[in-house]
Order: sequence, then structure tokens, then C-alpha cells
Amino acid sequence: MATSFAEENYLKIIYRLSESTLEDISTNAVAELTQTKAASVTDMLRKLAEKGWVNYQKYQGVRLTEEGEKIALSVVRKHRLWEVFLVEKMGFNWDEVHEIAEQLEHIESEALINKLDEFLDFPKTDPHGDPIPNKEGILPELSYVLLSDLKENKACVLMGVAKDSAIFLQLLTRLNLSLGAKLMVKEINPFDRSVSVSINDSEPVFISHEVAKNILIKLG
Amino acid sequence: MATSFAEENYLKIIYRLSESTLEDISTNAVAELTQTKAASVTDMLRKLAEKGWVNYQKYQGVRLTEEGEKIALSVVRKHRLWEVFLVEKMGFNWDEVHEIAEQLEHIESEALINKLDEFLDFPKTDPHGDPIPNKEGILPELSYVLLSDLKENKACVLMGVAKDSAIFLQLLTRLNLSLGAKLMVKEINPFDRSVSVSINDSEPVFISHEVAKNILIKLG
DNA sequence: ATAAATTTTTAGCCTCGACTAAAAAATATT
DNA sequence: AATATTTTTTAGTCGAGGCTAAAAATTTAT
Repeated sequence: MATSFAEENYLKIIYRLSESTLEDISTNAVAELTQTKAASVTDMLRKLAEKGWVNYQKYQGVRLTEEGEKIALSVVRKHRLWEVFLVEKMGFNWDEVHEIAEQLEHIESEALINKLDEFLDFPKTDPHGDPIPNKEGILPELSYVLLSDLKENKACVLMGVAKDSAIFLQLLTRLNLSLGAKLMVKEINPFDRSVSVSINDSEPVFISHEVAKNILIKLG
Repeated sequence: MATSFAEENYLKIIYRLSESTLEDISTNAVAELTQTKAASVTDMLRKLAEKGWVNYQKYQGVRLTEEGEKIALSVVRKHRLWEVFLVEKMGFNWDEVHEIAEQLEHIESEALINKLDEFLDFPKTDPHGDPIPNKEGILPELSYVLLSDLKENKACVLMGVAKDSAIFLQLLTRLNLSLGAKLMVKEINPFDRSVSVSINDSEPVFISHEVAKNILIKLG
């Protein structure tokens, strides 16, 4: 079944919201990200449910079905591959590409996206560090990710460090950062790329980009 | 003023039709190329006229205004640059790219299209030999074009040959092809790329691709 | 446990861009 | 010149995807 531009956007946004929680996604949350009103979202969710792409019960929120997730992943794949293209080949900065990729992600051509993937040398992540699903819709296992590449509000666990100099490890200790610590990036400050991180659900503390890029973490 | 997907398509198609005639473009001609019905075209022409992009009087056909032509040229520029990209960088064949370019031509980003132009080394023509407007919307003067690169139903004049071997010129003479002859390609046969050409308004004759690609012509 | 506040849904309406059927204008034919 | 044919426009309708205002359900607070 063909998917419209609008449908693809809804599925993508529900997917994104599902990444950071196991709960059902609320109508309002979707409305905020789609830049529409709750009433419009309700309409669309009913339509998506009819097509079998989401499970939706009134007042109960929404979740993607397996089929819906497949479509969402293909949109996400296209979005992220185009972002790599824009940065690596077109020379855009990482902060300029989102809006353009929002348009390019709806171009319909399996052949094109697979050729693009090859042209870009099958990248595993986009310029923001988000993983790119392969053509089967499978997200690559990113065993280790740098804390500096993590998005806001993603749960993760500290798995190691990329530098083991004494002063660096002393700093980590002082910040209460130890192996196995549960981390969540609450805020990324564009000015100096410093991050505000909650450690084991505590109040967030500031960590410089220099430190963050030497911390290895595992998602989830 | 922002242009919708549909509006851009109409302007582009009116532009294409205007290329091969000086007369006003008929509602039916537009309907055929947009794959819509005449009634729908009438509606849209009224809207385009209101926005100042076409001159339109009921029953009199339509022409682009200067502003309308500017928009059309920017869509054509995008379409043709993306076609070059698809063939040169993505490895598509010249006959596979039209549908994908029909989608890509509506991506809205001046910055992207100019970077793409640069990435492709400022090509003058697309893979089908059509000229690519520059960023000011000016079509390059293609002083000489190969007959083999010409589209169907474009008037042109024989301006020279790319090969001057005796047997080649003898063949041209036999076909009544001489300098200054008025030519129009009536049909391109995909099988062997041979062309059926009307010479000085005569009944069309068949010319092989091998011959056509050695004939230099001037448009118009 | 009730009342208050918030979230979600319903109902009705709007614009865009298409459609069909019928009317009107333009063009072609005798 | 009158009639037949073709082209174009008008009138009315439809679906997609939005909106607002009001109603209903859920959640939070007292």
C-alpha cells in the first residue's frame, strides 16, 4: 500500500518517540512533533490504524505495528543517508541538514536509496551519530558509542573510556562516573557542545565536549 | 510567494510546451502532460493567473509571465541537475532517471542545488542533451548540438558535421541533408536509437544513431 | 471521593487539487 | 451561413489533511 508524505511523517515521528520509551505514545506528543493540533492527530491515528500500521485505542495512545515500524525504519534510513550525503558530499555542516533531509526522506525509489548507500560506503551512523538501518530495516549494533555522539534523552550505560590518563579518570571519579553508571544526556549546548548529563537519575551535571567524546556508552 | 508541488508542475509543463511553439498553450495540451482533466487545468490556470505567474484569458490559452518563467526555469534547472547526478554519480542509465528527477525537482533548497551544481562541475546539459539553466535562470547558448542529442519535435537547422569522411558526406547528400536544412526529429526508436527525421518539412526518413551523432545542429 | 484540570475525541468547517456532467464558446464542415 | 464537432469553462462533488469549539474521558488535586 502506498504511503503519503503525511503518513510517512506520522509513522516516523511515532517511531522516534518510541525510541525513548516503552510506553504508548500520547496524541499530544505526536501533535507537538508534527506541528499540528491534537484533533488532527486523532484523525490521522484512526486512518493509520485502519491501514494496519499502528495499534490505536481511543484515549490509550498509539504504538507502531511491525508493518508500521518497517515503513518508519525505511523513512529513517532515507533521512539519515541523505544527511550523510549532505554533509560528506555537499559540504553542509551537521546542523544545516535536517530540514533538507526532511524533504529528501520522502523520495520514493528503492533503487536510488540503495545506490546512495553504496556511494556513501554503507555508513553506520548519520552525522549526528544516529544509526542508519540497513536495507532490510535492521539497525546496526553500535556496540560502543561516544557520549558526545548521543542524542538528548536517550538512556545509556557507561561501558568504558577512550583515554585512560590519570587526570582524566580522576575527573570521572569526581563526577561520580564509573563503569555501569546509567546516563542520560539532558541537554546539548550548541555553543561549546558541552552536555548536561544526569548520572544514575541524579540532577544533571555539566560535562565538556572534550570529556564526553572520551566516554564510551551502550544504548538502552 | 511559496509554490506548491502542483503549481510547480503546471509551470514546468507550460514552459516545456512553450519551448516548441510561439503560440499560446491550450488547456488540453496542459491536461495531457499533467495527466489531469481539462476542467482541473482551467481551475489551476485561474489560480496561477491570480498569482501573476501566467497570462490567461478564458478560451485563449496560456503563457508564462516573466515571473512564472523564472519559477519554471528553476524547476527545470533542478530537474536536469538531479538527472546528471543520477546518471553520473548514482550509475543510473539515461532512461531510468526521469521519474526520480520528477520528485527531486521539488526539493526546496537554493543552497543544495547550487552545491549540487558545483559537485557536478557545472554541467551545461542533462543526460538527454537538454540545456541546464544557470543559477540566474539563464540557459547556456549551446551553439552546436548533436542531432542525436535532440528531443522529439524540436525545430532545428543543420549547421555542420562532426566527421568529414567522404562516405559520410555522400550519405548525407543522398539523404538530402545539406547545410541550412531545416530538421525535426519526429521519433526516437529506443531499440537502436535511430531517429526518424523530417527534412525541410518532408515526410520523415530514418537515420541511424551513428549518423545522427555526427550531425551538428542549432536549435530554433 | 469529588472536584478541578488536563487530555483526547467528536462535530463541523476549510482549502487544495482532483473529478464528472452539463453548458458555452470556438472551430470545422457542408 | 447554418450546423456539427471539438474545446473549454462552469457547477457541483469528493478525499486528504488540516483547523476550531465543544464534549467526553482521564488524570490530578483537594
